[in-house]
Amino acid sequence: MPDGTRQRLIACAVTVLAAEGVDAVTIRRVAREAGVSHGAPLRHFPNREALLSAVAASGFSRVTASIAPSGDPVSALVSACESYVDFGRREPALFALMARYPDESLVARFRSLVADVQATGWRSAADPGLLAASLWASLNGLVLTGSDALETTLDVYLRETWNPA
Amino acid sequence: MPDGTRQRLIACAVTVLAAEGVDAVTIRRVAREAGVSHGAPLRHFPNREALLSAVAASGFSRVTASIAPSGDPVSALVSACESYVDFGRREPALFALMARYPDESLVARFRSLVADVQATGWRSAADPGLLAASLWASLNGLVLTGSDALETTLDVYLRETWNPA
DNA sequence: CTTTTCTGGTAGACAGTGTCTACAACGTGA
DNA sequence: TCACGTTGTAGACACTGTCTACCAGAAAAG
Repeated sequence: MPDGTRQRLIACAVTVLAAEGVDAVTIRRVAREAGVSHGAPLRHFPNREALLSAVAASGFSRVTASIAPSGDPVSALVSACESYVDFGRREPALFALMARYPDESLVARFRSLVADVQATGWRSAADPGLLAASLWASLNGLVLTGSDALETTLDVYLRETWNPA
Repeated sequence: MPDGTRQRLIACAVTVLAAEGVDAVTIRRVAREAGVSHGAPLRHFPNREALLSAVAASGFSRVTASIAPSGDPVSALVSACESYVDFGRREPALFALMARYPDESLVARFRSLVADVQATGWRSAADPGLLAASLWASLNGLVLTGSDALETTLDVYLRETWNPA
């Protein structure tokens, strides 16, 4: 770890974000939390947006690590969806921030999972990119709209959309 | 209209929101735009949140007015979805703000549209509330994730989910 | 070993913000 | 006439993002 302060700033930002929401994640607040002067964070992030973006990126790496491989393509896709939504349920503020700074590689991962399902002879022959975009949007919408019965609603969505009738 | 200033403040806020994003919608900026002193808006809104909430409410009333009745339940639902998504495509910043201050009556409207479709002998017998929640989340997600092929993706979603295979 | 340069930290300043308070103008009902 | 509630203003305070000048120490060049 060649740069401990930067990591510490991100960690403090994540803590503040989870506890008090994104509006509380200010440069000066994070600096105070990390025990450095109010100008120190600007040595590591050119502005507040960059700090928030780094926080979002740290969230994406956690999510990416949490989606486990699975043999059957359909159950792999379903399990990835559940992991993603479950992460959002546990860290709603971080999730909302991540939605503002999308991670293209995670989207690509879902796209390939969708393609795998289609390759097994799926009922729909729609463009896999569009199908994946629709899935991605639905997953994000489920978490962002803060449904109270999140898991059940996800279940309904997956059953209605991704299982043969 | 017994309170012209309040309406004018909201209108200015909507303009600034569309032009420069939600971060530019500050109390003082809106006051300047409306030609009143920096403290005047606080006579009409107890704080910035209340101002933003009023802006969101004005957006919801526009959306509600824009969804037209239609004879056939399925086409009524599809057309409502298209109106909602189209509004979001044209006013993304306002749409994102509205997502932060949900309007329960519009959700109820969609719920009733879904129930109407189910009443005509729909393939799915899932709980209409959950089905509507899933639809609502997907529509919001489609706009909020800023898909570049928004209309096409909506089309794919509607075809895959709301039409018999 | 000396000197220069780069990195990462500090402190101060400035404009802009939300929100509070004191104050003033003004229409309305007693 | 007068008291009062409504709506506006102006000033203040704490806080923010960001810029600048400064400074210490490591590293690199001589």
